[in-house]
Amino acid sequence: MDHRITSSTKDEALVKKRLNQLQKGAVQLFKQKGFHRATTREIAKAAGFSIGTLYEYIRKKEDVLFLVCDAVHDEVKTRMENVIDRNSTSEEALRQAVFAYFQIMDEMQDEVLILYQELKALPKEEQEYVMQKEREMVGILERVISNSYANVLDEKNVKLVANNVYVQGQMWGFRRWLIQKEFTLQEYMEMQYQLLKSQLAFQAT
Amino acid sequence: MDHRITSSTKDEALVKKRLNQLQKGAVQLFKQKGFHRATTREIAKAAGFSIGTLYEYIRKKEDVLFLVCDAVHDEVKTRMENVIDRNSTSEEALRQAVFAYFQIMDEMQDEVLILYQELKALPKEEQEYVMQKEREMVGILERVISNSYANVLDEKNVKLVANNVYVQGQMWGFRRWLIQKEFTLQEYMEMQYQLLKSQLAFQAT
Amino acid sequence: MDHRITSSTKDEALVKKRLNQLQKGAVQLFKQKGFHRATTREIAKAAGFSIGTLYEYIRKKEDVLFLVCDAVHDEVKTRMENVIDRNSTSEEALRQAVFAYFQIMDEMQDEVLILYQELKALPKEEQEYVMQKEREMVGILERVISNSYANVLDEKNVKLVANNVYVQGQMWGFRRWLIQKEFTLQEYMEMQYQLLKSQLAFQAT
Amino acid sequence: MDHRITSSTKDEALVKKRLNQLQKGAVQLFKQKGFHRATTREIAKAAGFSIGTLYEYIRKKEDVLFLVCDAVHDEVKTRMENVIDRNSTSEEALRQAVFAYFQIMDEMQDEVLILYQELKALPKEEQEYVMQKEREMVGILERVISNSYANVLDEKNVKLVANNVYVQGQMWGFRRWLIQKEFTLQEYMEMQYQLLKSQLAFQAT
DNA sequence: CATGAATGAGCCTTCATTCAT
DNA sequence: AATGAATGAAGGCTCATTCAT
Repeated sequence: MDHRITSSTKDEALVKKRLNQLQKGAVQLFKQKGFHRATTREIAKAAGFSIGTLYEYIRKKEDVLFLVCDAVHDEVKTRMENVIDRNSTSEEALRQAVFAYFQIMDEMQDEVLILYQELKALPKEEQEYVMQKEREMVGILERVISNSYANVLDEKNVKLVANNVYVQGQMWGFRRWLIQKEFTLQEYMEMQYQLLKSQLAFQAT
Repeated sequence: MDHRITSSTKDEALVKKRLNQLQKGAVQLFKQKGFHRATTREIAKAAGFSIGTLYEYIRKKEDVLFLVCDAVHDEVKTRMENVIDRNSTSEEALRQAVFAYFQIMDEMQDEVLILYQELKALPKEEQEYVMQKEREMVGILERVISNSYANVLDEKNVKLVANNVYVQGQMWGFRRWLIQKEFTLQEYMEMQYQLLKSQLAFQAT
Repeated sequence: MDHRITSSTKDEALVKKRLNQLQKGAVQLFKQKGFHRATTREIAKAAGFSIGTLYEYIRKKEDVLFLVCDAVHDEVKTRMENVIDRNSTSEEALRQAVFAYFQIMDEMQDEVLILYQELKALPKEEQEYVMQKEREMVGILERVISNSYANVLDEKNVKLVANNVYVQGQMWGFRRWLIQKEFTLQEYMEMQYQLLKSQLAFQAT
Repeated sequence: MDHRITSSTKDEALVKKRLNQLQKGAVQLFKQKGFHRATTREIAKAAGFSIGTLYEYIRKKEDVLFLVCDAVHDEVKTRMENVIDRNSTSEEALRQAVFAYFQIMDEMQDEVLILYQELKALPKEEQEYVMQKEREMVGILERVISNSYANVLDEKNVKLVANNVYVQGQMWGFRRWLIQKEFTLQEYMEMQYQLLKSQLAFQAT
């Protein structure tokens, strides 16, 4: 699943299976207690095997966090790519992408929360790696926006707007205690999209 | 400084002074290591006194975090209120407020980072308290926006826009590894403000 | 050994063995320093394992004390029951029981001392449990006395006499600094028994 | 109050007053929490002055315990001596003394409990001192018994009986959870006295 | 004399990690 | 490959004692 985690095991298929169990279990656990409060014993249990076995597949507790972060990003990215029509330049394509993104962020609230709050618990190098994944995600949004409004916005503005949208998606889950008390998901998506359009429309004038 | 932290000591002035030392030291420390990795002994040292003395002024390690969160909010709020002209309804007032806010967020990047990442380490009740402070902060922005564009935006849109601006301010520091590589603060402020205006302008049409 | 102490470990045999080591070591240690002055590290060492291992078998330091109290009572009780002839109603049976009891108290002086002095260090619930065991012990003596002199003493007197004997046995160890300087064990046993008999004899007249 | 506790203070009257406050407060406190669980701060507070002042009159926490033990013994002794008619040799005198002793033990249950349970917390030397006081107390009982039944019991028997009575008195409070559930004080006194008399009477035959 | 703020040694407990089976 | 018992470093917190005011 990732070269960064070296296990002594060789059987590729098994390793994959175990790491998958691990990541699945860990996400559930981290949702409840966060990374710091979860013990390695609990992680092993959540994954369905023993401490001893856990350490056959990871070297440090942090590796589990990395695994989770990585998996979350991968899932978000995969889902986004399935939805986006790269060739379309229509406004409708933008709408679709943005709504899809918000939808995904809604469904993966807890996972995103983990990612946000525990990132700094990773070693520098792995933080870099995760950040890179974030950049890619923003990049996807940039492309969509740019495809739809290429002639309206300069590159820098696209970057900023994409970043704003990206953050707005995350905040839906991250600041749920505030936002989700004021808006339904439908409202939030719709209104943010209208604001987005108004930005683009205005610049076009 | 806050009634939640009961110290056994009585001398109000001294308590204030010590809690201030503590908060100042803790912010510096948490910037480097985060709350979890910082030991109580390190916190005490950073504050300039011994463990024993530390526990004369707090009851649990978490109290230090709370102290920091509280102080950060207070400072942001105070600064904002000094800058905002509550009576003015001009567009210029909005610009001033937004720029001031971004400026403050820039100066207090590290503090805000701590606040964001460690909030969930607080006990539920104190999380509530901190969230309430966030709501107040957003409320300030709401008022400014609403004052300037009362007739343009409905209440709900004001809420959303205010929240967006608030988050954008925090993200300047929180996602610095991305944003600050693409924009200078001036650019960021200016561009975000232009986007904001375009939203408002468009709605007005 | 006791359901009250839940260890995370599963292997029953090992748990039994470890708890036994623990109890044995703890008694030796508590004899020297008492419960309060003994550190958990010292307890672990005395038991022959590390701190970490200690806490695989107990949850709180108090648990060790409880373990010891429980074991002491169990041993005293078992020994007594092995000696007592439940069917005999002869005076000889009483003599045998009383002497056996004093003998046991002599051999287990230190353990009894611990039990006496540290009982109140236990949480209320466990104090209750230990007290119940004491009641049972006194109950055994009651039965022996009552068997031998049923027609002589009313129930209440039996209770009182049994309690007196019980306490006299404990005091042999507990007040050794006084009693053992004045009497040999043989003397003490013999004389106390004579006094006991005289009480019973007199009531019978 | 006692030469063992050296205070830097000179004013004899004040010292006496302070030590008295201290002892009075400490007894109340120890009754509730025991010696170990009581902090020096709490002791100072209970005595009505500050920590700093506390340490003007004692050198170690243990000194407070010693003070208390000493005071308890003194009070018991004084009370006993007020009651006992040293010259009387009648049986009535014995009855009076024993009843008085039980009565005192009833009234001073908590104090005696402290004394019993915390003795071993004292340094060896002071333990000795307290034990000496116990010996004196037993001595008083010996004398009373011996006065009444001099010609009946040999010296050793008197010692034993006196010790038994002494212990029975303490146990009224110490094992209250058992004894006081079965007997009223009146019953206990009366019955123990009857048993005592039966011992003496029997020996006399 | 009295005060109480400051100190830091030391305690209990947790938990990531290892390793023999 | 899997297990889980064992380990001990490290952390949070308490509290007896001191000392400057």
